[in-house]
Amino acid sequence: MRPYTQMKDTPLAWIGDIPYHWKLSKAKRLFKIVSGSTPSSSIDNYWNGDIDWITPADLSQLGNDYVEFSARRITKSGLDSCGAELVPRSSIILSTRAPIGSLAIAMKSMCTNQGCKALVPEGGHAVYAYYFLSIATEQLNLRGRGTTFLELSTDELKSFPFPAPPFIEQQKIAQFLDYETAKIDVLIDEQKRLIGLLKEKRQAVISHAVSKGLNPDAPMKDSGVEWLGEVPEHWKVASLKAFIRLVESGTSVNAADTPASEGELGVLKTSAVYGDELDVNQNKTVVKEEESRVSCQLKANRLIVSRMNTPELVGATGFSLTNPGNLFLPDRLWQITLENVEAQFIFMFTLSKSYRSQIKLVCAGASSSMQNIAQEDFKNVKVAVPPLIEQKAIVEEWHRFKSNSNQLTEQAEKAVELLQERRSALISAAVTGKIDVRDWQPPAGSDTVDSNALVQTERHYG
DNA sequence: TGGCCAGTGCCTTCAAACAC
DNA sequence: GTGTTTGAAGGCACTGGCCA
Repeated sequence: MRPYTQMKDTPLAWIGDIPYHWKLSKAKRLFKIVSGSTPSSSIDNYWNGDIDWITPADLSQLGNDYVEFSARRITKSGLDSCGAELVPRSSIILSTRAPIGSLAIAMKSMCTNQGCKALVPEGGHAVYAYYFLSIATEQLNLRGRGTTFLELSTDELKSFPFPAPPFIEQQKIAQFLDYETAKIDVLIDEQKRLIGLLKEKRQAVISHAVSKGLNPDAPMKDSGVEWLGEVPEHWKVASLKAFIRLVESGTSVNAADTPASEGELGVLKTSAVYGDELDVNQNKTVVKEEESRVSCQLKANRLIVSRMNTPELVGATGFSLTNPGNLFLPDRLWQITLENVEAQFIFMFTLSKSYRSQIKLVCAGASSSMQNIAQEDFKNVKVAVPPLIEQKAIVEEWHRFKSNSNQLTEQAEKAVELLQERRSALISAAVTGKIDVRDWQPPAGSDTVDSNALVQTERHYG
């Protein structure tokens, strides 16, 4: 897009120059600012009514630019009791507290709690303002106050600067950005879907490889274990204990919550085993006085298992390929030395669905959020194993697949990052007048955009 | 090894303090 | 008196220190 021919200075570096015919206005000149409130939680008939009551959590959970429903609703008497105000459709709902900056356009009349404020259009174009605020999150946060958490006061929001083109131009910018960002959003969604599919594929490939092997024509037999299903006829079903030579565990020591540098000792955090690779950067530096207490050094070619965590994470594993030399285990992680088996085949098995199903059955604990596995139960987990040569082939195939998968995932993540940067840059350029879109027309055959914000939101809703 | 419990981070809720 | 701001209190989901 071409630039405007005549520009003028603004005192705000983050907005920069604006077109000569634009004004640098304030939010209160374009919108009525409405604060929210909360009815008393102890009075039942204030709740479960038919009025949507938006909180910052509702906004941050949205996957789109529009809000229609809240997690909790209030009644008319609840609304009256706390003095909250209903705002009309097309108002912008902005979270102004913990966190500042999540926003969406209201799809219908609704109210908010005190963590949000609504901007009701009074001369400003809702969709244009939505795009402007979406690139102004950093500036909104800079104006927040408070020590426990930041809050943007009503006065700060009222005086928040707004580049204000003529209304018809705000409408054109909104129309242009709707069209262009929709195209970018499609590309971002495709890349995110690809990342999700790659993750699913990794899980499926592992589960298949450790239960069916590489030969699709191999004759199968019933494993006799519900969670393993059918396995190749020549595979053996055994308990993990058949392959465990040694289980070691570390010691709980005082440590600073920063990774150990060269010359320092570190203890692994339980979060080191959350991915499908051991993340040795997830460690804490052992304080000098405690260095003599560390007891179990991380060695190469060992299976690392979390013996205690939430139900989803208990039994999570990692595999140490190298010996970093200065890292030790805490009391929550086991270091398992395997024998008579390709160790990485067993690691692959612990990433499969059948392993997780078995762990789910044996984990226990007084607290539902903190579950343990007993060593004996872990050792009794059933696994199907092919001959050693086939184990090695499966592991090699897995490494080849993982390398390709990692490469594709990295490319897709990079693409998402670049597309998001491009989206922000385009919005920023359009709402601060760096590109002139007045003559832009939607390509023939594309959706036409109606001229007022209310109809615009309905178009999106449809 | 298993469990208790304090700490942490991120939030929501709510009422006292404050400003107008 | 009313509306706004502030921060304490608490919920939730972990995380980790410590001890029987």
